[in-house]
Amino acid sequence: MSSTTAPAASPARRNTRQRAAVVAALQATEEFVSAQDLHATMREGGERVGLATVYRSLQQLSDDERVDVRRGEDGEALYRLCSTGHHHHLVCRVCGATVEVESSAVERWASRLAAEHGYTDAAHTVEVTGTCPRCSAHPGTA
Amino acid sequence: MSSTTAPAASPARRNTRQRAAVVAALQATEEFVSAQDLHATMREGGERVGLATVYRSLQQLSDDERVDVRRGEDGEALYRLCSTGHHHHLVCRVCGATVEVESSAVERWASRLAAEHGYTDAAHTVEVTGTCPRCSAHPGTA
DNA sequence: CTTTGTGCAAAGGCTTTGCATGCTT
DNA sequence: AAGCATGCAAAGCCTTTGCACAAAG
Repeated sequence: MSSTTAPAASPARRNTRQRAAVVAALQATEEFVSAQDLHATMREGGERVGLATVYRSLQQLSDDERVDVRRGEDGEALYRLCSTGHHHHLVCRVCGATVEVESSAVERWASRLAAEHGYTDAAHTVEVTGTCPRCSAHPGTA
Repeated sequence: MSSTTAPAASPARRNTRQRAAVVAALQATEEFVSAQDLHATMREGGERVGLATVYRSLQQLSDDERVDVRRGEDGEALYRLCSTGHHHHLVCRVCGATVEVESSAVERWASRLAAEHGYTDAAHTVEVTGTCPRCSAHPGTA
């Protein structure tokens, strides 16, 4: 992670049971997960994988732009397989439920804003948080 | 987060040389700084302050909504004094220069979006990144 | 005087890394 | 066979916390 939009040069990635398992576990999850949670889940599911390997796999997937990475409030890294296309999230601050959102309006706003200030290669991060219907209906019932 | 949220109840905060120094150090900085950097800078400037105190002060300032907090790529917390009002940032991905931005359009979009999905107490985070004019003009000259 | 703030150092949580071994190619 | 990938454990970082002492109100 450093300069412009990663050229994504994936040099010789090998096929291993573990990496496949990581991807499988990610596919089984709809929401963002932390590396630790993913690892725990995999183990509970009977997978024999080391935590370090999970981290290394996620790192690579990230380098290859196959997963979205975002940071939780506490700075913890959260991962999720990239769905196709660009989108943002509406996240419930109580239970973490996320809704994917697309909005060409925001896209346009962002690039226009960047352009107005002379910024090039604009990219953006948008996250809307709130309390989802279920959580505001049943306070305390996570 | 800062829209509708945060009651910001600051219970009896005392005036100490250290906290004043933290605020002063923040005022002397225009960009976002990490707690560690801020601490280092203060020490170099002759201030006698403990790292823990810097963290605690920033924590309080954050609770009182007097500083903006954002997470760097690596999850490190970065702080900067709030300018008044709600705003977002246009950040140069090369040199880190930030431009504060206000846009009622985005505000409205966010709350409408949340409402449409039944989410309440909506708040949002928006960050646009790009390469600033200076950096795209002088590549390599940070 | 009572309560909050400070310092230091230890502890905690997430993530990365060194090294020997195992598996993919 | 040659080399990346894996596991485990140790180390690294940022941040928080326990405790005794100093300072604020």
